[in-house]
Amino acid sequence: MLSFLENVPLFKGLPADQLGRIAGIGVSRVYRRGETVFSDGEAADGFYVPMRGRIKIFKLSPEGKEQVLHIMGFQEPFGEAAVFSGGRFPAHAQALEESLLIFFPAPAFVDLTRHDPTLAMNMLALLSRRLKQFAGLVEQLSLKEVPGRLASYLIYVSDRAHGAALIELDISKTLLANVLGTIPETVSRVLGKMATEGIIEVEGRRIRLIERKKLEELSQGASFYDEGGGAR
Amino acid sequence: MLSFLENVPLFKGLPADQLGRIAGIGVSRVYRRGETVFSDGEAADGFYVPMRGRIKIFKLSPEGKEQVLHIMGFQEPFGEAAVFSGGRFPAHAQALEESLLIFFPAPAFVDLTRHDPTLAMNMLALLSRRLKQFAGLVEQLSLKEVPGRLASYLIYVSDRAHGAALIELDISKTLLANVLGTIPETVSRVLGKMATEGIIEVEGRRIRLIERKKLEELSQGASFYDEGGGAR
DNA sequence: CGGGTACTTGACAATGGTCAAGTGTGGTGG
DNA sequence: CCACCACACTTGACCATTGTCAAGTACCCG
Repeated sequence: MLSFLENVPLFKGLPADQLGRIAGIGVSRVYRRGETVFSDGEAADGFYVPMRGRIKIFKLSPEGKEQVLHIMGFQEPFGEAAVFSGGRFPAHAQALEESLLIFFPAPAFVDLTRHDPTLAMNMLALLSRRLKQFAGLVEQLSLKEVPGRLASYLIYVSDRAHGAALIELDISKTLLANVLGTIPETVSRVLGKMATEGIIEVEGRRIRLIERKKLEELSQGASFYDEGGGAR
Repeated sequence: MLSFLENVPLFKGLPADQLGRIAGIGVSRVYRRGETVFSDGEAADGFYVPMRGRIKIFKLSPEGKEQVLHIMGFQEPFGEAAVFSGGRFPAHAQALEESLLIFFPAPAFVDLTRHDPTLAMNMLALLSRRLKQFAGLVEQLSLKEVPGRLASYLIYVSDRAHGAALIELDISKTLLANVLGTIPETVSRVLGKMATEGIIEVEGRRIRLIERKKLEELSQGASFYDEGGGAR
């Protein structure tokens, strides 16, 4: 576990003995595909860092509609906010696939943080970045229509692959719909329309970006999971 | 300024000498109604704490549509996220009225935070609470229709006034529309409809909640600026 | 007193959600 | 190893919510 933890950005720059203490309070847990990690409103007793697998963080409406806030993977902590503001998880977390998570109990971790300025600053940086991502998400959901959000997402995936024109979605289109704040039918239709217009080519989860320019116009500059904003 | 700072929640629990240092790096600035405090994407050189007045934090679409993320008032810091994740403000900030802000330059404040665990923990708590609020905002915008959001807002204002049935909006309906992710026309119509149905009475900015039960049904439990969530 | 803004109301349009039906596919258990 | 089932995906018809455009009134500030 130590060799994993020392590469987690949240723990960057920490001396070996401190990493040891962190490893000392961490507990690994395995979750099956579809298994719930925690639920909205549940008392928060700690947070998690994935070693393997991916976790969907989402809100649920009473009617069962779901809005994905984040998909957390390798080395991406989640549930930390609940640890420092005392109390309850603000959303649901569910494993998208078999996942191995390291769980850190809140009281012990808060204690370590209080006595380690580097760890505290790392955590402040993490929460701050997350806050910016949320501002970007709100922007997407409130100020853009579905084609714009979809275009943003495609560009985001392409950029993650160093700007490749041929991309492969790593989530189902149903899940993508819940990320974009819409439903599978609408995703299907919008992808179809873009394909008809020659902007993209779709073959299952494989999508080729033909006219990146047009996508960038639709996305209006704001990208999905990074800060968004930028002088405009 | 000291007597103001010592009551700011962010600075609670700090010893007098530390408060003195914080006061030492703080600079007061006055903003006129409508004046810009900072802009989306601008390099962040510090953050602000209002002593007087209110500041609107918002995102802007290229077409000029605006989504309000927060309205910050007395003792509510804003712009802190940019300080700890380095870089740029993720949204616009504009004074709603004549405001007096204390500005804290990023480098000096980060330095104080690094050497003061209590301040660091307070800041972690603040960012965490903010994160939960964002999760609530996303929930509102993505999972609820306008009547639901409006009902949430009315209940929020009422609760802030200790559950009073007669409330007074402290923002214009146009601004309220931008908080709710809609437009003034729609706010007008929905208020009208609720009044017709006998759920509320509207007289300018004064609104009487007649059937709180109905509003709570519409709002589906989630309230606006607090964590939302809760076991359901 | 004048001008700009806030607010309201109406007619209309469009985005996108609902419901329904049908196809394909992967995983599991017999 | 195969059959079946659940689920992902697609497409069509329909409709609800809400945004756009336009016009008119009221009101606040200078």
